[in-house]
Amino acid sequence: MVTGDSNYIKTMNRKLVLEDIIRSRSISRVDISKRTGLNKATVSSQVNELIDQSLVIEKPVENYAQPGRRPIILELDPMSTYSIGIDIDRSHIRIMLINLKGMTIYNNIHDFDIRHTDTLAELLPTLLEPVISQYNEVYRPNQLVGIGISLHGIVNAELELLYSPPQQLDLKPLLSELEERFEVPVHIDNNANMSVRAEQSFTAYETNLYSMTLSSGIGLGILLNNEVFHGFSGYAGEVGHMIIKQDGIECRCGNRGCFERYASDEVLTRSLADAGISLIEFPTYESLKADEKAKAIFEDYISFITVGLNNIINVFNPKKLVINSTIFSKYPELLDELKPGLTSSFIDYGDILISPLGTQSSALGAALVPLAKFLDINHFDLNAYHIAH
Amino acid sequence: MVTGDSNYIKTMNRKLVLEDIIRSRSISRVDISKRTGLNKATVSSQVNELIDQSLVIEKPVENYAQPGRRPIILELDPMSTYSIGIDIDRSHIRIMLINLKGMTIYNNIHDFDIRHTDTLAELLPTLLEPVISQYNEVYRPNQLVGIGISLHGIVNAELELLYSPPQQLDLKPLLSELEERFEVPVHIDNNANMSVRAEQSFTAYETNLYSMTLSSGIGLGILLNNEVFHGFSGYAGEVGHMIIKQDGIECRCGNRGCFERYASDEVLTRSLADAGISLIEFPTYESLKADEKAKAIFEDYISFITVGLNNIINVFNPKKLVINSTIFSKYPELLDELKPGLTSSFIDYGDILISPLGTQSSALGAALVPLAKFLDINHFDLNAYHIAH
DNA sequence: TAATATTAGTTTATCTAACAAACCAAAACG
DNA sequence: CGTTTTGGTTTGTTAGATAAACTAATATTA
Repeated sequence: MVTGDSNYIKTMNRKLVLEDIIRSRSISRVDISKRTGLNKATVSSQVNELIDQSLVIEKPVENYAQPGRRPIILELDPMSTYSIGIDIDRSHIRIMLINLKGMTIYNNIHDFDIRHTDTLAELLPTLLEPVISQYNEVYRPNQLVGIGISLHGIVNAELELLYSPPQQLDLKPLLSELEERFEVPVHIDNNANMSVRAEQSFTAYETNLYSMTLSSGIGLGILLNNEVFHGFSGYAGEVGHMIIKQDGIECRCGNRGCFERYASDEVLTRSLADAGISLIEFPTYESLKADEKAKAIFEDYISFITVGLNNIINVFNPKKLVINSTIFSKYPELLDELKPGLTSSFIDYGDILISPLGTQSSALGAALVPLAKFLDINHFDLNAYHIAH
Repeated sequence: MVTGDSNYIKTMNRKLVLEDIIRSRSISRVDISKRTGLNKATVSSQVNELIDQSLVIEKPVENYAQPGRRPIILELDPMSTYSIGIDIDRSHIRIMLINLKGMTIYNNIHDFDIRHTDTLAELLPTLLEPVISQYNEVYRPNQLVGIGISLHGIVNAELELLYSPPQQLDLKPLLSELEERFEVPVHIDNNANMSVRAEQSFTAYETNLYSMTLSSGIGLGILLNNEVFHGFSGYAGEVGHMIIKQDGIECRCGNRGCFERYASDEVLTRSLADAGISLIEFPTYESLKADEKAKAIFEDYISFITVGLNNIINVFNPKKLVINSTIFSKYPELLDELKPGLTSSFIDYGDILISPLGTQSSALGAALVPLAKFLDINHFDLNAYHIAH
């Protein structure tokens, strides 16, 4: 059992200090003391350890008009370490590298067929090897802190991937292959769960945050108390299989009327194709609404999305919820169409946002996991950096 | 901001010790040390403070066959304090008193009409006065630690009760009246939220637990990390207004197809009445199934409950979920009828239980809140006591 | 320009609570 | 009746936070 001793409070206060430096981007020792409530001496000793560990660097401040000794500005050292995030969707593998400040330093896509998932333990090292050896030279030698992998499917408690039940894949060989080859920890999770971490860090910092990903299926990443909520065996947030229409359309999961049979991008794309419509014809939402057939299809789509969102909001009463969808990114006006449907007297929410991260969110989130583990922090508020770059 | 210092670890370890004494029912200092990992000396000093505070008493152990000095058994002192829980439903007020060990020492029901909710600030003190003065004599003087009140409706962030929107009631006068009169803290929450606390303490101890209450409406009490999850403004868990049938029956909330329009006890009772059936005729589930009309109504009911449960399980992937319903208590076989419908390949759960606490759960949960606050502990595992009594 | 005010950060002494190890207490056993 | 065994206390040490005193550095001002 975790007990309280001097070591515990040391670690706890280290987290407070480091998290505050990350959140503030640039901050002096005294300001950390004021903001956290920790004594100046405590902050100093913690900061000096962080500097010894090469995580934080000191910078002189210029153009400082106040009287008194000038503060020494503290920042994360972006050249100290980097992390890798990999997103494997049904047709691509995206590999991203980010530095300690969360800035993307490499971002590349490879073609891949999801049906060959069992070849990943061979393929991934080949793709990673040149990238890692290149960046290990730029950064201090061997400063890769870990690899995060985002997978489209449920990662259950036994580390099996259920990508299209009953198909399943044992992920342990992939993990050990990568861990042995690159001598770093490898973390694996579902894409919706990886995404919500990225949304917290880059889009909207909230202790509790929800991110609904609409792609082939529909997943909800749930962040509670700065931690991804997995449920007891990894199945939490599979909202694509929430029933919104009893006795509705049959679904591969065995039930009828599942949310994703009505509101996934796949279903929308098929409806449009059946009507002989391609979205390339409609650069704006206005142009789309001018087309009667397209308008009707989108009205249906919105009505289904609204039902699903209503249910999610009903359960979680979210302060903020992020929608990650190529359709919503293309036509942000959809959000305004949808909101009037979310006015039941038993639901309430703060704000619904469209993700600015798009298809990169799950790889970004995957890259954040090893960084957070390495720094030993709970939350990772990089919004300040993101705005700046 | 909460920082780590000596006071913090003291409180933290106090919680560990006290929680372990509660969970174990009877335990020696050495065993606490072994189970928590705390040093023997630390446990001794913490325990001695708990004894000074009259929360814990020492008992000699008898019939101890081992060699060596006999352990001193530590237990909660049931005569040290008591707590009051009040449940206000649409037609009754239940008042319960429990002692430090969670044992019920008073349990009474008064008639009450929900339409007179605004008179509560006058009525409740009159009902409580004689009970409190009686028990203050039995216990050490003035050892009431607080009052918890369970209300059927949403308690929002502004401490307003939304019992049948748009009807709402400002709860602040009720709170201050009771706090001034009895000089103890008063805690207010929704009945589903109060219930899930009771289920954790008495039915099934889990760090994350879910309790679905089927009465006039349908509510889900959500316990995450030993804390009731309220969402950002108190609306979390209002699953009665989850849409399970798009364009379904109209609901008072403004939407159509809400779960509670199909699966609440109220709806079931009406369907039965319309068919000229009374459940008194059917003492057993077998007898009910022999009646064609009743059987058909219950098959419908089960199918709706299954859809709602499917969605809840889908989102939370619960280890344990408790159903609190008079119908399920009367016909526990309903659970077996329902489970085959919860087999989608995207959901998984540990166990679904029928609450043994019945209509007392929300008052019990309400009484637990002041106790937990008073003892300053996070969880309250009284299952051991409950089995014993 | 030198004294003063002001702010940043460090040093020093103190304190709290956990811990390890030595110790005392009390029982069974042979 | 000593030995063994286990429960619980006492003692000395340690880590880390804190308050307060101190040093450092810079703008202001007389």
